[in-house]
Amino acid sequence: MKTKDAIDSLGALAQETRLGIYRLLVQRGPGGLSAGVIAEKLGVPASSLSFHLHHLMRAGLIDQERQGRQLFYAANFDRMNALVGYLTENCCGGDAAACAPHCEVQPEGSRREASARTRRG
Amino acid sequence: MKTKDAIDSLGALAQETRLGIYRLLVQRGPGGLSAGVIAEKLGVPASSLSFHLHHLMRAGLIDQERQGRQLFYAANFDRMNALVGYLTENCCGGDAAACAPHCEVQPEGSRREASARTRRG
DNA sequence: TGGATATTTCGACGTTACTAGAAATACCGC
DNA sequence: GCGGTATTTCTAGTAACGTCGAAATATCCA
Repeated sequence: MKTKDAIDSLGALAQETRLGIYRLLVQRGPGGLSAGVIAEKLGVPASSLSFHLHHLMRAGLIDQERQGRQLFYAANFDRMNALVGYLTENCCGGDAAACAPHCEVQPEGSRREASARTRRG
Repeated sequence: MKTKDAIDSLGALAQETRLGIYRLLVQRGPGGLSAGVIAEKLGVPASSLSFHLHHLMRAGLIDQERQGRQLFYAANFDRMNALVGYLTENCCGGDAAACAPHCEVQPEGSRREASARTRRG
């Protein structure tokens, strides 16, 4: 992920309504939710919601799919994956463990379980 | 980390200059850099830089320390840690592995510092 | 084709963010 | 205290963002 993409994704999530939308869609999983249901669940006017959905989509964080006269939106996990990857790689001194103590990174290939040695000073 | 804190941190990083500052400070490590050096390295006017440093500090992403007549700024790794934790927990379906396949999550309950089971209905 | 439903686009408004020069503040050495 | 250096705060202008009603578009069903 390029820096510009990271900024787009970060900016898209850095807003209460949009983060709420995204979290809702993550909870929901791959099936997604229609715009109407999202609007109802979050109590956001349709036009405002549309604005934010567009923003999230432009950032690549959610995908759109039409089903009849409804538009379903679903979280794009790959994109979030890439964002978290960018942050751990570029904003944690190149050492993912520094910012992700709940897991351990292996050079490549071998994947072992973490054993509580991931502690920053 | 609370949602509001996450939004503050995300917003702080969602800006080219600020992300540049933060990355620079991460590279530099705990020693940090003075405002003057940051300004020079990034080619940002002092007043603009101060604006962004303040923003990053308010978000808790960097810390300030005076040394003589210079102010040193250093990345707060704990905060980035918490942010990445928030994202993996709240934006990856509660399953960190879903968005961080490059690492492995501990099987069960060995680590439960933040709100590890944010599963609201 | 026409009416109903779901959603977006348009338009206008107020709010917040970014930029950067100028002035003010904090600190040091003398 | 005074000059010099490092940085912030003030200020003002411009741009971007967020909100939401009204109008437009897309789809379904009869």
